[in-house]
Amino acid sequence: MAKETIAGLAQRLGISKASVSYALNGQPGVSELTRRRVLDLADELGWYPSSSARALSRSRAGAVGMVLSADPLLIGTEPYYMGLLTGIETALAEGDMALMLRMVGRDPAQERATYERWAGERKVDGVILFDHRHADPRPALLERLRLPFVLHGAPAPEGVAPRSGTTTDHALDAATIVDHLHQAGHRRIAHVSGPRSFLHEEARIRGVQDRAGRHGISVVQYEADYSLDSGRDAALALLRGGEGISALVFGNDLMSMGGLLAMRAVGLRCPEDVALVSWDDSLHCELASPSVTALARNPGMQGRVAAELLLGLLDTGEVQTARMPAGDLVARSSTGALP
Amino acid sequence: MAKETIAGLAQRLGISKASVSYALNGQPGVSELTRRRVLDLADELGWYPSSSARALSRSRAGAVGMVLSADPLLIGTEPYYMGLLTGIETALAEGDMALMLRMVGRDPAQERATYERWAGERKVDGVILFDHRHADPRPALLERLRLPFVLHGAPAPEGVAPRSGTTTDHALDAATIVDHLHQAGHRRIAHVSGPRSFLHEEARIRGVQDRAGRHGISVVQYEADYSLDSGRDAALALLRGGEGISALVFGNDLMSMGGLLAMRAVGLRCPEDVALVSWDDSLHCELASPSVTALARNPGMQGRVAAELLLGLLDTGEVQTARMPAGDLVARSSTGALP
DNA sequence: TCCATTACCTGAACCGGTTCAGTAACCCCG
DNA sequence: CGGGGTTACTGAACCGGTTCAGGTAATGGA
Repeated sequence: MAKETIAGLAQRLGISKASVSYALNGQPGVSELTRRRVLDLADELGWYPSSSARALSRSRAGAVGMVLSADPLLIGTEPYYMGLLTGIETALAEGDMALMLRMVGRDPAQERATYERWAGERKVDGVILFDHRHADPRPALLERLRLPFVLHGAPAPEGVAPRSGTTTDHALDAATIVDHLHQAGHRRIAHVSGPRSFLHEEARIRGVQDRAGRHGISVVQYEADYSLDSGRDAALALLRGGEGISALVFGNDLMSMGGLLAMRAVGLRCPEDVALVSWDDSLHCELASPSVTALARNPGMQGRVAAELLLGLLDTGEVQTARMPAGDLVARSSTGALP
Repeated sequence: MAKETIAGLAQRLGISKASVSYALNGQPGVSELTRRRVLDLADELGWYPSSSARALSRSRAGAVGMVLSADPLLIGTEPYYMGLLTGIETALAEGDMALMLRMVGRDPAQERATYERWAGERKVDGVILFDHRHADPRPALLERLRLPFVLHGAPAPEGVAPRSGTTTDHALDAATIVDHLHQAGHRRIAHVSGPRSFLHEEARIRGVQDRAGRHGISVVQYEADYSLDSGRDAALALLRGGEGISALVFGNDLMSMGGLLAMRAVGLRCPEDVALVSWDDSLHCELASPSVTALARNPGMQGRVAAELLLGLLDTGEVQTARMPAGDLVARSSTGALP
């Protein structure tokens, strides 16, 4: 079983390399009979065309890259990423694209270096970006490098050249959460967000502020960093402040868990003393006691859509955006929704 | 900035392609001066050699593949995988190898097809395997495909041709857990394992049995499937059985959480009525109430070692095995270790 | 002084596909 | 029956690197 090549197949069948290639790729130029013979032989031999040879002659890598640039610790514990990844990979596989994964720390230079290398080596055909920041250097970098990309989960851009990507209506999600708290009778709440440098956090903050204002609810904004500890610290600061806050909204599930720990530490009961909502659902929310009311966002589906947008962009060059459906509020004990 | 090639560089410098190639790859055959000029120019242009061209002529893909074949749901919630992945990726990146990720369901045919394709297309130079099963078809398949691989986390094989991989002394870990429960005074315990088709579960079961026997502790073995629900069902069955079990050992953190839910459901307190140990640490164990005593295994480091073994295998063809350090028992409330 | 090394460099073949331009055979139709 | 069009196929160039087999020129030893 010496490694076969397309020349080998051609020789066995007594036809030219070109015909084999056409037959394999479903292109015109060969008769149905020849095509069948080629496909059957390839099948019989268990032969696949060399991906690097193909990549070289097609000038297409057949792979999509993704850089995870969060803290390793956060990546491993944040179920949202894994869900996203699963969705992305599934969609890519269906489009016959491989997923190349790279993990770097919070160091932007490394992420930048990775893109430069990927582009220079033509190792990936495109990349998926998320956690869009204010004045994010990545889109400009990628455009300079001519590396196609989609932007996942950013708020809909205003007055900017359109880019491929998924957009989320964070104001709508904010309204869902605030309305839920309003119905439960809360008049003063705190919103513990992730870093404000993220566009989506900015949008969420505005959304919460707006909706709360409409209900006559006052909001204390607090900036944290998505980690468990930062959530705990935030809760401690807010609840000790004696500001009469009766509900906390956390930007992700980890911080929500931190919030629960803080409440336990200072002897406040949930939901009786302070209610809690997580802006991301996960097993943590389900398992915590009390279980935590959360906005479920279906990361798997979002990843799938993002990947499909990228495939479309690579295939046809068509720039499109997809609006993600609104999150579903899963009411649990932490807002008194369940006994 | 039309895309540069090695021929372009050569022309600019007035030398041959061959010289440029030698200079770039640190090979003899060029003077130091020429080498510097080449490297400087490449740097200045931000040029990198095309990975597919390189892969084609070197017959080496420059990538390592990994198939995650668990339930999507389980993958996303099982922190062990993510930790492993992070470690693997980090080590691979240091060795200038890319990580190709593929997620398939529990369908073995898909995993098999992925390997066949990867091997045929020469898309990856090697793969990392884990969750070794009894009569696992994968090693034989990969050997037939001539695709190098390392086996992660299996028990040390007996009387089999040695293969590259990491081995874990599950008996030792079992002893750590059983000893801990023995010290706490338990005389009758249950061990809820993952599927027995996994070699490591078999080894764990034997390990628990042996060590318990030495202490005069009796063990009820129960086979589950790593899912939250299966953990819950196991606990319900075992605790309702009225067999006088005073401690439960679960094969992973998810099942442990299921166990806690079950105890809550039937009104048993932990650790007063039944103690609990998880054979895998994670944030879940830390956050649960009560917090769960767990055997921490440092998946990140394990992934790193596995990847390094594979790099060594690809580089020098050297088959080696690395024994993983014993797990650390993190004592928490679920065994009464903390107030 | 002369021959054998050695250091540096080059042309060309090669890796395994894709694709273009060209050819031969065939078909249809006026 | 002849000419335009289609179909099936082929040889060769090409993608962008690596590597081998030489070819000079400089160095060193006898």
